[in-house]
Amino acid sequence: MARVRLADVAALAGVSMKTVSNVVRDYPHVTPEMRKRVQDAIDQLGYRPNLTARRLATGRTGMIALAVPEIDHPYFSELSRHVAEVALERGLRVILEQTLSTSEGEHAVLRDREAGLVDGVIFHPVSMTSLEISRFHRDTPLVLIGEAAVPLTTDHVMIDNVVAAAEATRHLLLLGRRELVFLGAVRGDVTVTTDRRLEGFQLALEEAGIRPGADRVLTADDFSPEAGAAAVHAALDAGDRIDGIVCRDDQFAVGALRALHERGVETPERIAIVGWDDTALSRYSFPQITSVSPDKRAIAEIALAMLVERIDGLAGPGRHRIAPHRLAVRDTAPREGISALQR
Amino acid sequence: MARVRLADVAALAGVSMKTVSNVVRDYPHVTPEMRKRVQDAIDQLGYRPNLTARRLATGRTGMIALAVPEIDHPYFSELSRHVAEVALERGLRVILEQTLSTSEGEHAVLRDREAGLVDGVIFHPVSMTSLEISRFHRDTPLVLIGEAAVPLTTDHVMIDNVVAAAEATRHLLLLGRRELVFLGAVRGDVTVTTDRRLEGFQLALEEAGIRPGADRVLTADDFSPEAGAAAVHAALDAGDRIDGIVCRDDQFAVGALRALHERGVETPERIAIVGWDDTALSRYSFPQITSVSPDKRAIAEIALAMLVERIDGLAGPGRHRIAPHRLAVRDTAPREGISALQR
DNA sequence: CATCGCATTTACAGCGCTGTAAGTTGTGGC
DNA sequence: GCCACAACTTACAGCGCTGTAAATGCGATG
Repeated sequence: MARVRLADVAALAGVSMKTVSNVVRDYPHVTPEMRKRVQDAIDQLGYRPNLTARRLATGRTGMIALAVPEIDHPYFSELSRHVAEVALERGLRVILEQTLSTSEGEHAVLRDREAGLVDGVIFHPVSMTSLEISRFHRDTPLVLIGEAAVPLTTDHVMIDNVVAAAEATRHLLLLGRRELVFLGAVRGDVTVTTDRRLEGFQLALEEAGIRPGADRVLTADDFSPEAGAAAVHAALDAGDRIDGIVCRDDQFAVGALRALHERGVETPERIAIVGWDDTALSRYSFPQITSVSPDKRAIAEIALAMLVERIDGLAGPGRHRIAPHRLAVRDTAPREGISALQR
Repeated sequence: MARVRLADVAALAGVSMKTVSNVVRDYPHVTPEMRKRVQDAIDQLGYRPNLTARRLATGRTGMIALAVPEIDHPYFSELSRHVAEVALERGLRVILEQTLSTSEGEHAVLRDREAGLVDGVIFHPVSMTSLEISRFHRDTPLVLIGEAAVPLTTDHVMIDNVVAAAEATRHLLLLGRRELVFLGAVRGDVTVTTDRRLEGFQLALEEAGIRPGADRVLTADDFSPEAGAAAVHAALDAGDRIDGIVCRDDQFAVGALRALHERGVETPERIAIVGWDDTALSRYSFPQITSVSPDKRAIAEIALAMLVERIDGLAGPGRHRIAPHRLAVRDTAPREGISALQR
């Protein structure tokens, strides 16, 4: 089946290819009757423009890549949805790239742009350093999200992790909790995300006159709920006094919840929990988990807006934007003060 | 930065463009020294082929679209991950399309949206009928997943929903449960997915000599856990005897679990639950939910394999493949018989 | 030593569309 | 009634790469 081409339409309508192109692209200076004549020919032939050819001619692909560690991680899948929707509004297509948090995967992402596959990239790096990114990046439109790498030369969006963590911690303090722990550090984790959140945790505690010791940070073997649960069990076994847990993400919150349930410790009565990311995990768990909620829509919108500006040729140093966040208050750390129980 | 082109490399290496092209594409009949000379020029210039131009010349885009209702639904995000990974193995890129289950979204996927953009589409329809799909599906290779629409003319993968539902039901019967209900039908839902699962549910019950009445099907207002929970509450309020619930998906299972917890009914001791899709929701809930587990990897592999064959020009009627499934046995319906309690 | 056959390399015409600059018309002013 | 000017439309050269067919080089053969 030979596809219908622009030239075929032009021949049928008895006009030049360029006029047909103008009609297709809604170029303003086309007389109504001409537009109708061409449109009729298009309809009659069922013509669809070949986007690949258009791209070669314009140099624009109309596509952006969204590169995340894992698409099926709830935070990233929810973010992807917003990016896809915002992109659609702007007439852009989204290519999905999974880096699996590997260095090779992340390098491959930046190379794609060089291949002219996409006009720009929204990238949530994990393992690449700022230096590596800025070296690769050069002048291809790129917007980073997350906290991992923040080269000064590159646009970047994130929420204020320190502030958000402090707010989450203060929320527990307001509930009367004093024996708080942070879950958790992860063995072998080199990213700064945990550091920022830990920083906010510490800040809020010190404000409240509490000087947290190293034993207030629970360490897990990996990022799974199981590892989180194990860390909580270990702390409880060691006799640590705990009445509130600030988790670095919802997976750990789920793990903490499970561990507490397994030991018959009520949540939030005995130990309150705050998660992070406000993903389906926290909304669908039982009890539902109070969670730091990054405004994913805003992140998507800001990232895309900056990316489009770069694609349109904006030069200059990297811009660093802070997206809003809030605390999604649910069962595991409700708003009304359920004060800590005496043991 | 003027991009380096094939011609630049050719000039530097002192060969023709085509030879450079052959090196880039790993064409076998190139002498080692020639390959080296060209490769050196490529490295020196930092040349990257322009994929758009390649596409225009070859007629292949090397991209496929994956069109699902919602990317952030756990089932689809997990499926997407597999599709992305399998596609990567085959050197294909994946474009993400969200239909949001709307008719317009679904039509757009098959129509001009993808004109010349992708080599093929993997599509999970919800609202389009078989007829509509077969009418639209013309020139772009297409593979359908899910149960919604199954035109005879189009390739298709799904799991055997009737068999899987019967197995899930039998699992509960083997646990000694007899008072089973199906959660649930959804008001206004026109898809056949629920029907197939309900069919398997009924089949297994009849095998066991139980003739299920209409009151054994709980109806929810929508697909949310909240609606599922409400349906369970309503049934319990109505005094229905229930010792096991087969859910049409994990969201309903989460809802059922929540409702039972709210009423202080133990799971699985008093009422056992089986979910469907084996998503993060069932793995991360507490207690963990036993769930029908479609082999998502297999679905991705089969769909992609069929799609690639179509892209390579295979003609002929639609092929219909059944992907494997299993029952992921977890806490809410364990393997060992915890027999139903007398009330 | 000239010739043949094979493997490798080259030249060049597109792939389908758009940007540019150069027409072609039609209108209004003087 | 003629000319300048605006408003449309056209012709054509690429965008960067690859497929095809033809040309080249080279060792082997008689």
